[in-house]
Amino acid sequence: MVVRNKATIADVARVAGVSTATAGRVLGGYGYTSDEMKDQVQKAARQLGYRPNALARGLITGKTRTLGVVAGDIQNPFYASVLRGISNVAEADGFGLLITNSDESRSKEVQSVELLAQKQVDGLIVTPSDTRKARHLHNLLSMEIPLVLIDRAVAGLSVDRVAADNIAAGEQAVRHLFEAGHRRIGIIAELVEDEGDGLAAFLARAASGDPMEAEALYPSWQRLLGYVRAHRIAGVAVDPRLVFRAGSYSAEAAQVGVPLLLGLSDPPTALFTTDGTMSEGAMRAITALNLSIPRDLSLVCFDDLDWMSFMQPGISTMSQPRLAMGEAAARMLLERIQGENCPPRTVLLPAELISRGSVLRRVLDPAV
Amino acid sequence: MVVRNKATIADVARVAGVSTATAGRVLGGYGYTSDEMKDQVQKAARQLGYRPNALARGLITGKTRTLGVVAGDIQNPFYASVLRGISNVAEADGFGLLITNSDESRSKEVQSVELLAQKQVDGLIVTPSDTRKARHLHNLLSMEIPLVLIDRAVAGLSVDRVAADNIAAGEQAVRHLFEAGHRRIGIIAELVEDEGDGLAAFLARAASGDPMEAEALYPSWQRLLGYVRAHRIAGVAVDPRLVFRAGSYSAEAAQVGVPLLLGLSDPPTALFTTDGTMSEGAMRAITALNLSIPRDLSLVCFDDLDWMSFMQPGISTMSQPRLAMGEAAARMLLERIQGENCPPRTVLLPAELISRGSVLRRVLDPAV
DNA sequence: CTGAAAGCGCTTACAG
DNA sequence: CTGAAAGCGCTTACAG
Repeated sequence: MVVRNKATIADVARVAGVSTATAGRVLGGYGYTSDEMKDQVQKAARQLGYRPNALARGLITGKTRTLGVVAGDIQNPFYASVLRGISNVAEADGFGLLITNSDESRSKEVQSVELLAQKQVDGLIVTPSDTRKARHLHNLLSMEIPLVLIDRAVAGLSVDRVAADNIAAGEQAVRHLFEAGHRRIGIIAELVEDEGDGLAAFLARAASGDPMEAEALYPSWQRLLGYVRAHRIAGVAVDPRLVFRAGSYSAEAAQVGVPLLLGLSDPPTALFTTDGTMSEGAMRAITALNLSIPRDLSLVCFDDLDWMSFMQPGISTMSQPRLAMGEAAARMLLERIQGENCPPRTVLLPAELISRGSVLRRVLDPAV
Repeated sequence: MVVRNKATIADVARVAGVSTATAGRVLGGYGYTSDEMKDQVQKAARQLGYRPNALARGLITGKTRTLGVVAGDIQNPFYASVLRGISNVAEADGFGLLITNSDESRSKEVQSVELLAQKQVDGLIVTPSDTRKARHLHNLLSMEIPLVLIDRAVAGLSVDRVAADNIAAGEQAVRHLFEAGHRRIGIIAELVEDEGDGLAAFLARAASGDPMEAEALYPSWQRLLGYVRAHRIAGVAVDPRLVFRAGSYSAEAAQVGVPLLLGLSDPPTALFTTDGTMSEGAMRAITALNLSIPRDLSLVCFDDLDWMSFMQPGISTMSQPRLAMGEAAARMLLERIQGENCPPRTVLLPAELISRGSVLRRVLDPAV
């Protein structure tokens, strides 16, 4: 049972006194075999400690039962949860998971995709780092390797994807603040990439009600769009000075935004932070400034990170279903691998407002 | 360049007008070839969009350049960081990473190891869920598949491993509290598995200075051991009622410990929580009870989770080098794969005390 | 239902 | 330096 050198089907066949074809049939679970043969072969296999070689099987069947994932950074709670979701459904179907990090860099992503393709994964789940240039992803399609996108879309790449409904989420977060009586609401957003003609132009177009091509926007831009829409609904003009663009994806970059916004001559009474990392940065600044929430500042964050529920007071936030996003993506990918042939699907999962204690109800000044 | 059907070495050879052996030699980077041949073959390969099939290569070389990892739960920040560390070094060496979750269940771990072995990983990194029964891991050794353990050791399994120095860490955390003048220090620990004859016996043996077999203890028991040692050093007897055993690995289980300890007739003035999850549970309880830290209760946690640095006040904690643990494990595994043959190594990485604002300095009652 | 033979896409001795 | 041939460990038609 405990055997040093790995036994092959040929070894098992020899011991069982049958052909390799027959041994393969019972061990591989394909074709027909008599019960008698089955017993013999299984006994021999057990005796030799036979373990199928997935490489050989994959080489001949053209299927590896392995999924490839290109995540931004496993260490980030967003990706960690998404990965767990993917893992849950992959595992249930006996699929393995080959995981890489792109660190949101296009070149690392290209490298990852190449590695995974060489390892012959049956399909790929990617959070694309560039929503424009994605030849490596188009290549995948032309090689008929199924692909599912998470979190971001790629312009012109028509494939299955799952994301949070970011526009609606941004709108709901800010509407919540308006309903509590806030009128000057700051937003701290990543907004790394340029969308068109810069931030000012984007705000102007969005405020004018221009039905923009919002599908392929980066999530932070979509959430900003929701922020603008909530303003339109509330009949309040967007003040561009209240929009803080971190410009890089880090808590440190977000952190500097808080004092900047609060230093305005007419400072905001509330803040909306557009993702987990931005929220963390803002929180650091709030702690450093010794501000009391919600007395000095109201706050709605994004992503339900563990600390938000046990801060004092609890932090209200838009919770996106990270686990479910991963699960949905994996399920769609598995369907494609099994031959599903319908047109590309876009699954937008709603984020949920979790209302805790970080929003102050303001009595509106009747003069305003 | 963009090609529908995947080209093989045979295709490239045909186009280049050479033998498959020659094509293989230049594409695979082994053996000698003239520059002339090289050019021809590379041109043909580019033209056909040739991509090596790692399956075929792996089948023949017996090496897949893939590492397998069995983690407890990718979603847990501890594992997420460890995985990132592993990923960093694997990636630098061009290795792929096959990742599974065990959820700390032995049967899922056995299943994961089997899957990874079938996929012919070159080596495995495992956080064993059972430090006693590990036949599946012994099997790996007898098949000469390199194995590195993280966080936990397995009794009788002599392989490379890396972990935090948990005993020293526990001791330092509690000594820190003693030095601040605390005498009654509660501890909230997982302590899921039984170590020998139960908690009481363990405490008695530890307090007597018995040089225990501490190597194969679960981390939470080791940290408890450090707690006891700090008491011996301080000359304070351990009160078993101050030891809260969560008994399951969840924040909820830890959460019930805080009111229990504080409800004692002679309650603790300080708490030591022995890992990230226990810390989170304790924090939830502290928030629920509306306690002010450190006025009502002092606190030293374990693992430097992001929220600990921006709570108000900051939470003092023992920070274990999670990333470095993953990196060290991956490096050792790679060495073994490359043939390193030295005796099994144990790498104990020190945890670092990060002192923030959660410990109150107490003036000692001169009567005591 | 079973077996002999071919083949998946590579690499590896072995001649030349 | 190059090529013909064998083989890694399986599965898949094809006969019987």
